[in-house]
Amino acid sequence: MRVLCVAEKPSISKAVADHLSGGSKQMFIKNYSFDFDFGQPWGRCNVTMTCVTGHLTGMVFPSAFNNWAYPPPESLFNADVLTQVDDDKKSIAANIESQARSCQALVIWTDCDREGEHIGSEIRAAALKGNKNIQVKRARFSNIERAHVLSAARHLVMLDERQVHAVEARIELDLRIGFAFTRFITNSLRALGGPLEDKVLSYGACQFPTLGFVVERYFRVKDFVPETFWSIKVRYNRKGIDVNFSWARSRLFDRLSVIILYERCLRAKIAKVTKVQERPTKKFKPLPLTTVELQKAATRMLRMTGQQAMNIAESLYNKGFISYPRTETDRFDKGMDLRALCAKQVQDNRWGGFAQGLVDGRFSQPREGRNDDKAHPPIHPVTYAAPTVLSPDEARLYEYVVRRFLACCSDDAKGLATDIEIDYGGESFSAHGVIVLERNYLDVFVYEKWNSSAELPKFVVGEQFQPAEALMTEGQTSKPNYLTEADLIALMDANGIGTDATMAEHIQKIQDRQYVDVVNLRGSQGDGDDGDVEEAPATRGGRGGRGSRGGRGGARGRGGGAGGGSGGQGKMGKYFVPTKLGVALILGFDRMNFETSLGKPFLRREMEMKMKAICEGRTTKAAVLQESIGQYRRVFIQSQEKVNVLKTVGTQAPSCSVATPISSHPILAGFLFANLGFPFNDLQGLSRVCVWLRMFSRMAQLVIA
DNA sequence: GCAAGGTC
Repeated sequence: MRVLCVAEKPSISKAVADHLSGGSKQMFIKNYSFDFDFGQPWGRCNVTMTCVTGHLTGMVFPSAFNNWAYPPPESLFNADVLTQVDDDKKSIAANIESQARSCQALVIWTDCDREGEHIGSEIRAAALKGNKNIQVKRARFSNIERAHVLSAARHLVMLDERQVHAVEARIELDLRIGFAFTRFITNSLRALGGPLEDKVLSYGACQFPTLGFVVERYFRVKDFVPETFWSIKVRYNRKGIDVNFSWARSRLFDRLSVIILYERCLRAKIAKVTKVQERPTKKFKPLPLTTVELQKAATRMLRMTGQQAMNIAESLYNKGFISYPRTETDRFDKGMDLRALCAKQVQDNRWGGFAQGLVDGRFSQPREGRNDDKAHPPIHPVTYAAPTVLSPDEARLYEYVVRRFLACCSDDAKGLATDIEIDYGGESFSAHGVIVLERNYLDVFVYEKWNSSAELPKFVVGEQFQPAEALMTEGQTSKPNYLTEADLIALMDANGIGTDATMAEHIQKIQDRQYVDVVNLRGSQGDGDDGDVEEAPATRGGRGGRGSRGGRGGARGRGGGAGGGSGGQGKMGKYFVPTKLGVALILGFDRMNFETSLGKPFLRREMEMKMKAICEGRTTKAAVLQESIGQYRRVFIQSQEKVNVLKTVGTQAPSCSVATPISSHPILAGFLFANLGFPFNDLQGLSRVCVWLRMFSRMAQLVIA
């Protein structure tokens, strides 16, 4: 019997062939050939192992729909669609087709995720073209350890049609919606004339929500109103050591209340120690590295963009230095020999000594995160790369991957935390101190800091003392920062916008389209810690509630420096700021569609839910397509009607009320012409501006205000 | 000239 095996990418094809063939394979251009015993019922077979490179096919509209104006864009919602092999994949499909002719069975070895299942169906279609009687099976595997691969080969399963259907639905919806709205907004803009005439304004289910995040933050910064708050600080000096106690209430936004409480403290004169506690504390080592975390780290510590980081990681992967860089998995498979991977790093003169320590017995099993994409392990170094064989950027990224990996295989950092609480005039104050006892992973993971705070003098519960001073301080909440790329990636990740492989592309896209600019600014606060869970954060001690980060989900904007609150000492960095065009697009769509807001991440989540429902058999592809296409078509028609009505008004009455309000608002007119570049003194142009003006009326309000 | 998803 002859069997054809097809993997999703060359690396998997090679790895599986390595294991199944026991090392004695003959290699052709892309097809490995060997014998393997699959067990019942096939027994020993002659195997050809090959691969595709991702999806084989793409979905397109018939060429009759190539014109952007006719048939009109809305016809794309129910136009025929064709699935065809991409031009650059023709030879790969032909290879599978011809191999299938001489095989009785096909085994699909694509990644075990939804897209992988769909790629499997594409492979099946190609094979059936060559041999319509070929048996089709799928190998279920989640890593390429030898035993696991052998077991997968002997326990073949069927393709999961539901997952295939779910992806087919996604592809079709993305195509119809993306093309229809892109043509619609581009055509509408073109009708206005002006310098944006030859530009494409694209709509995509991922790029728009990404833009939406940037715009939303922009308004949070812009609309921010600082609030004044007051706090109380207590200082005491014992044996030459200054101890600063911070208020348990942190701060209040009512001055009179604080004055009253402050006066009570002053009247009390004497403070009493209510609690003295020393306890062990830890700073947790990092989780195994995912793509999202790699990109966040690269943008934060290595001054790269997510896109650059991915390109560099791709190149390190192709040279065999690191594992597959597109993964959502943050837990290592139990069977992996991680010690052996540590041993490969011993020869380095920067972290070799640390690696040696791990090999010699300090190795500790990595923490396990909650994510497993069932397709790839966390990103880790697979072999040693001397700096001389890498470009400078490759070397920096490789160093991060290695240090992160060694940190994962090390022990948590350990310390001793001291908490002292006092009662002063009925108010509670506390001082915290940390002494780092064992640095462990921190010795190799130079990207994180954990330092001992100033040592606290000894206190005893019940003792009383008179504070050196008690101060009432005043401060102001400070603006949130604009989004950094790391923030944006985190938001996309949390909202399911894009995938590990595509997030950086969407971010690039909204820059290419000139929806956003990346500008160098000084943030109002420094970057926060790595955002990991940790007991007794070291950053708490003694700094009197300096600024909470404006970032994480739904941020309060409650940052700000207590006492003084200059807020100008954040570090320089790149921030995402929407262009006028980007703001106009998001506000325009928000205003036009009451039922469904295209700029919000909600729609993408909904699509994700629907795909899940298809996978679980709760609904079907046909039902999802019908429902979603209908929903988007309604939004489309609504938007179009609005634009059309306004257009008509504009052209029928070019010289009356339409133009006057604009010229009576010189600031507004100047703004529009300067920023969107509409012809200034052309009445016809002005009336056309009105179309957009009304559409983006909220933007107008902002300008007038 | 348009999307998002694989991967090179």
